[in-house]
Amino acid sequence: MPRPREFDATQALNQAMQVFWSKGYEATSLADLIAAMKISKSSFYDTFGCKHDVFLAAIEHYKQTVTRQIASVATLDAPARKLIAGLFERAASRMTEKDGRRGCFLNNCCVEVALHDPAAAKLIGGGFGIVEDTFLALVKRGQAEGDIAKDKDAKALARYLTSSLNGLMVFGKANPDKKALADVARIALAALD
Amino acid sequence: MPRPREFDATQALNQAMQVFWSKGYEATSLADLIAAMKISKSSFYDTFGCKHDVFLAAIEHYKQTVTRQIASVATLDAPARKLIAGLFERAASRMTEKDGRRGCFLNNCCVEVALHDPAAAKLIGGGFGIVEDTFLALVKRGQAEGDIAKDKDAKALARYLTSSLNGLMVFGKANPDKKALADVARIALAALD
DNA sequence: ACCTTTTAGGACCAAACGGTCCAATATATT
DNA sequence: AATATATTGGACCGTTTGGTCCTAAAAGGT
Repeated sequence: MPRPREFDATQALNQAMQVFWSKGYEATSLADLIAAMKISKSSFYDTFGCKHDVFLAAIEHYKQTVTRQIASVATLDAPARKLIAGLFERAASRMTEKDGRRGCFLNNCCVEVALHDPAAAKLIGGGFGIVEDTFLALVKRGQAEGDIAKDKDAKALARYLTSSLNGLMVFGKANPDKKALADVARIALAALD
Repeated sequence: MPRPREFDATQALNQAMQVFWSKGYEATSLADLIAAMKISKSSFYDTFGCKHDVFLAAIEHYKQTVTRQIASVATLDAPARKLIAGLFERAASRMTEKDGRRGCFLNNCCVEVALHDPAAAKLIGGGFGIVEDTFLALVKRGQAEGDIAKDKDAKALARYLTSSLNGLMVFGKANPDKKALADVARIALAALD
């Protein structure tokens, strides 16, 4: 039986991403994927290619959704420094929720496969780049608005914020404690003073 | 043929740890392990138990060597703030070296398995605890020595440093750039002012 | 009603997986 | 030299892995 005409490849890809996100690349089997995507094994290979292809597509999909969504925060009409703080606070609070504990998909992929999977590493690097660029735009705006120290190197700050956000999520996985994470976020943001 | 009497179980465990460290848990096969440990499959099961047992032992071994080694830094006779900076700088420079790019074993394990492997999660949490305690001792000493702001919560700072060090290593995996990592380390350490 | 296209299901594959078991053998003890 | 101990390599196990292929059938277009 053919796929119903309202079949949405993007949604299937999203489901695949969820599985990779929750279980990691190696721990995800084809059976897991086709179950989550609700397509047959044959359709899987016809439409999406092999497991690794789908993995790369999932990373790309993450960039096009979650990462871009973070990027869109930079366009909101609020003090840039508040927006940055909001990103950190939300990440911290997510790490104490059931579904949020898996952290950032890019972060997870980076740790698990970046060293042995050049194609994935390239996509991951690009994703981090988007986050860094978002922070860079926000930092510059914050400096113009007077909320962030103007004498500091905006690019270096953007890198620092990207790194800190990743650190927060790794730390949160080992230590899902609201207060501890709030402490970490607060101190990390103090770097903007 | 029996194992030569100078067989060192600790060294074999160390080899196993190296493999898990480089490849991750799921991507490491039994064949990988027995090759690295230079023992037969039978001896592997006789002496060490199953793959998962060895994994847990490898984490414990890491705690007893690398993590304790970091802890020993706290006892060195130098300004505490300098010692903290040294830890960050060494981590940053390691991420640009070939062998160093795999980062911190605890960090990697935390990201890959902590959510689905409670036994491992417990060991990993303990490992992070050692690092945090090390930083805590150093921060307190630094405050006494006058190099670290005394009005800041030492425990919160210790958490922050632990988190930042993890962030640095994830960031370094995606972005093994000496200058970028030096920037991140420098700004992270400014939190002590 | 017909035909083409698209999908599903499942048979099938070789290889690798983690793990068990045992006979053979090399050392250490006596 | 005989014996007990420790370790080996490899046969073997069932299961799962990622992946291919073919047939049957359901939907869409005509």
